[in-house]
Amino acid sequence: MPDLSVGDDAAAVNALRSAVMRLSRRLKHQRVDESLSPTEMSVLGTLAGCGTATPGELARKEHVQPPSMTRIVALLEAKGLVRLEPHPDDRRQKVVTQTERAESMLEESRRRRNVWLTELAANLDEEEWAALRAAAPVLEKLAHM
Amino acid sequence: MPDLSVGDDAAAVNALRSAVMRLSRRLKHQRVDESLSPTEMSVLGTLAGCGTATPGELARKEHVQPPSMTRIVALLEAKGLVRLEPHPDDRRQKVVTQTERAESMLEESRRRRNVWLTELAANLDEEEWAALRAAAPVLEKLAHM
DNA sequence: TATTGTTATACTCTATAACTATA
DNA sequence: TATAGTTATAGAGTATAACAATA
Repeated sequence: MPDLSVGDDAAAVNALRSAVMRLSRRLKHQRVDESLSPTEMSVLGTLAGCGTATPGELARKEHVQPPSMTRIVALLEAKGLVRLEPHPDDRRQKVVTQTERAESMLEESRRRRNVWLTELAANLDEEEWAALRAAAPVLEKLAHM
Repeated sequence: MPDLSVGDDAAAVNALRSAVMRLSRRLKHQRVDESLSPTEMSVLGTLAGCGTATPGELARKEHVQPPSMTRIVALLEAKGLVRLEPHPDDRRQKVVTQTERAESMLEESRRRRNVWLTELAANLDEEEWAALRAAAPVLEKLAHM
């Protein structure tokens, strides 16, 4: 448990928040796939991890309201990246599944990300990279708390 | 220099991007000051760091287009948090300065952030905190690259 | 009565294009 | 002619409220 009385932690959170907001704005523009918004991309990433999910589950995971997820899923379906099927047990719910097209798109996108990655690599040293790798899961955890 | 041939780095960037986007959405909601958007907050933070700046400088630092910064600065001025003065050398430019009110607001906000901080502290161990502290400046650097 | 998902609508933030004024 | 900032306008993404279907 960290020392709460220290102002340094508050300063660190402050810096972190500012950096995350600025970087998210940056990422929004540097998106590798022109046709997909960051959240759509994130939903596909989540689906790739957990296989299938209901719209409600996705909304909770992405910290988005249900109506927003309805729209996002509809857009992904229109692009042929997910399939919507009836839920086996509960007829209110639906099951969202990744299509094969989404998989190949994710792979292509991963390939293209390496270009951006190469540019970054020129400006970060190994220690900085290590810091990012170590922080990624913690940021993920924060996002879910 | 990191090893570019390793797919692990691509996976790390992937995870990082996803986490940053999700967390930014989270922060947008958990904002400590209801009346201030994340970017407005970030501008005040920047001003607190560099003293004064022109709208153009702020736009570049925040990765926002000039018209957007015009609006943001106008909102901050309406809230009495910044002052707009003519540039001493160039009559096209303006100088944005923090007001005393902004300073006390930032202090109050810092105080309130500690509440959120305390909640976080209960769920992160010291190692995780260290990871975040180490990553914050790197994220900041990425945002500026 | 509670829950899942949808529809309709409005809001916030940002961008682009066109304009004004200084340099 | 180029630059700093502004105005006007449009678009993307998300939220809230009200609703339908099912549990």
